Amino acid sequence: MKKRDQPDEEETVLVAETFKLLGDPSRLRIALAVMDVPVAVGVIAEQLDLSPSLVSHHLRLLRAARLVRPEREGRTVRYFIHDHHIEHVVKDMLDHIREADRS
Amino acid sequence: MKKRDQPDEEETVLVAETFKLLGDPSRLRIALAVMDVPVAVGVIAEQLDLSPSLVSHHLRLLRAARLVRPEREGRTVRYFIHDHHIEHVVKDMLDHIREADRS
DNA sequence: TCTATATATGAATAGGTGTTCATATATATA
DNA sequence: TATATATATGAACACCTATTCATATATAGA
Repeated sequence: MKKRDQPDEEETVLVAETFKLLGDPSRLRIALAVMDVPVAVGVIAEQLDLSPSLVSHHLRLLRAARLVRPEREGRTVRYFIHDHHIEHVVKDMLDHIREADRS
Repeated sequence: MKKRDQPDEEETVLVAETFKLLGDPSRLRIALAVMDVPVAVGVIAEQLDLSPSLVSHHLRLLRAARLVRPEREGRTVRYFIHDHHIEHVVKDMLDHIREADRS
């Protein structure tokens, strides 16, 4: 990354905060769960074996960072990934950890 | 991200752990500082106004996750970014937080 | 060897955070 | 209205972690 592309102080803090959100296994699983298609809170909770309360807490943080978006239909609220940057971020990181040591 | 590309349990935890490393502002700054060119521990500490001890602690974690690599020359040890995946991860995340709300 | 410099490491701690539980809000149906 | 279901939220707490400080190790030069 060239110097001119480097984030300033404010951006650095923002980027770190967003990384931190994906740094929790439960939240990362939630983000992964809504990557293809909108999924209701309760369904996420069932799929990941987490309490709806916990899922809701995490979704609030993910939503605040614009990592996911809600769409309401009646009583159910479905969340889905906010944009493709997030998909790329996760995919790149997955590539990294999958890469064997070629030192 | 298609289902077949999704990480399994073990990979998910690994990915989360690596995100967590970049989720700390100090560590993210360190990673950014060594992105273009190898930089000595003491120089990183000066540039970022952190104690050499703290930088060393963080570098140990980053090194363990293969986010950075050391190269020793005499008494000084220079660290540089391990591979390009990390650059992409950071760049994608930067693109995300720079994106204005187009909801 | 002794000294100086660069980096690394272990312990201790203050502050942060994921989770649970209880409760509240929102929507739908009767 | 009253009841049921789906989410959301606030408080409390146990656990974790970034930082500091003291100390150790490694290399270079005298």
